[in-house]
Amino acid sequence: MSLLRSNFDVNSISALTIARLSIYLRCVERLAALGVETVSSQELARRFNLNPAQIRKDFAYFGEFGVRGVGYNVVELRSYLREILGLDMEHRLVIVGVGNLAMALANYSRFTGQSFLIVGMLDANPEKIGMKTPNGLLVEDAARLAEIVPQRNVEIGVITTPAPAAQKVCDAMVSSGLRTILNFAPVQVKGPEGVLIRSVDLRIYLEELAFYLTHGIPES
Amino acid sequence: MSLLRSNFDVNSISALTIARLSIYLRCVERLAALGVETVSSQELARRFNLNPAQIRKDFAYFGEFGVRGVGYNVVELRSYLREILGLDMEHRLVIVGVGNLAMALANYSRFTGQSFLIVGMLDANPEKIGMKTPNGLLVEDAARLAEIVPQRNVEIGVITTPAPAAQKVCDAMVSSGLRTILNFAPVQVKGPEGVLIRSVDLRIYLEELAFYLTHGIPES
DNA sequence: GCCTGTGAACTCGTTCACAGCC
DNA sequence: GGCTGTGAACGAGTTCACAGGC
Repeated sequence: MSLLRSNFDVNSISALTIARLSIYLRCVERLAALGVETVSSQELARRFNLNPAQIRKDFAYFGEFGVRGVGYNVVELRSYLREILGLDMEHRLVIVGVGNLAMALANYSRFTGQSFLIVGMLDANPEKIGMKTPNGLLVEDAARLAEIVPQRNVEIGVITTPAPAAQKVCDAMVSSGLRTILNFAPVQVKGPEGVLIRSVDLRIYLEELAFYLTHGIPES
Repeated sequence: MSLLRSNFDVNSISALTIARLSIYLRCVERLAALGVETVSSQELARRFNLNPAQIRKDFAYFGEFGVRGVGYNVVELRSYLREILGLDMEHRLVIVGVGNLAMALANYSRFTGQSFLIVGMLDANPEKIGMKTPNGLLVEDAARLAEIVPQRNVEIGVITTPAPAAQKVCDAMVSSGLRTILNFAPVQVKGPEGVLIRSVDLRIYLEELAFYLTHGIPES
């Protein structure tokens, strides 16, 4: 008998665990596509080089999904992971700052399955407003953010503006009611308590590589 | 007297420290642009919400950059950080998989200053080969990777192909001599010991946000 | 026998607190 | 007095190792 726990404490679960659940989901999706029916934490770890104990610990926060002596049912596990991650619902997002990165994300979103839907592409540049993006959305005026967010039930704001505009856009997102923001501008944007901001800073990745190029790559 | 240590052990320094050095550099660059001459770890921490003790500890791996009772000289610190991160040299990179994301990176690279230079945009699709990108590079055949890497002194490989092609491209990069790889395809690519692979997986970020949307945002 | 679920041990990373120096 | 540089204390995160159940 497997069981999904619903009364866990969000504060006691590390963001690292959540990130790994997303990785596990991807692995399990591949196994499902291969027709694998059952998988043990050991097998999962071996295939995707992860740690079996960590997999079990991560799962344990959310329930008991496995069968002792056997392992996990792949299809069942996939649906548990989706449910835990909130992927059984549709999440609507707006992108502010229509450049190449925004276009890349718009195309990329097909890969995210049914869970994420881009419902707005906004920009402050009058020359861009009114343009049609390849994914069939019209570029709208960024000034209309506060009106669009509640109207279209937007939950996630994505910042793809140049660095100088990022903090202002973030503030506008927060005051329009958004509580989860994904920032791609290469600055540390701040928001009030209760707002979750994740930044993806490509400079950090490149500079880390430059460091290891200069000083040598560490063992394993 | 300030002093840059050169004989530190790469294996004893966490990747988290390196990532923070990159953040510190950005902060210090902003202070330099503002004309600030001296900054203490406390002031740096306050402005960019960091931890002062952590800043000092991170610096301490690489030398003694500060003056007791005073703080750090901003311009000096900037140049130390650049040197530590290996940004005082040019690093050449090739991008394999010419889509919107590749275009975004090509434009973005202007922001990374003089340290990174894209010297090749490759793709396997015959329809794309020969096209000119907005940054003035010709799209070349991905099959020519092994020839291009040594010829143009490429150090970093960037994978922006769709997921199914990523592992093959990674293997080709490794056998062409690349030792540092930045992967944007939404799969976990593997390489042999001695090769550093960093993956930027947008799905993980989005799914993390979906989790917190569903279960509530943790207290600070 | 085999594998999960989990307390206990350990490792790694962060923060504290203060000696040493300007 | 103020701030750096750093050992020591603490806390978070990972891995071990085994009891419990198929």
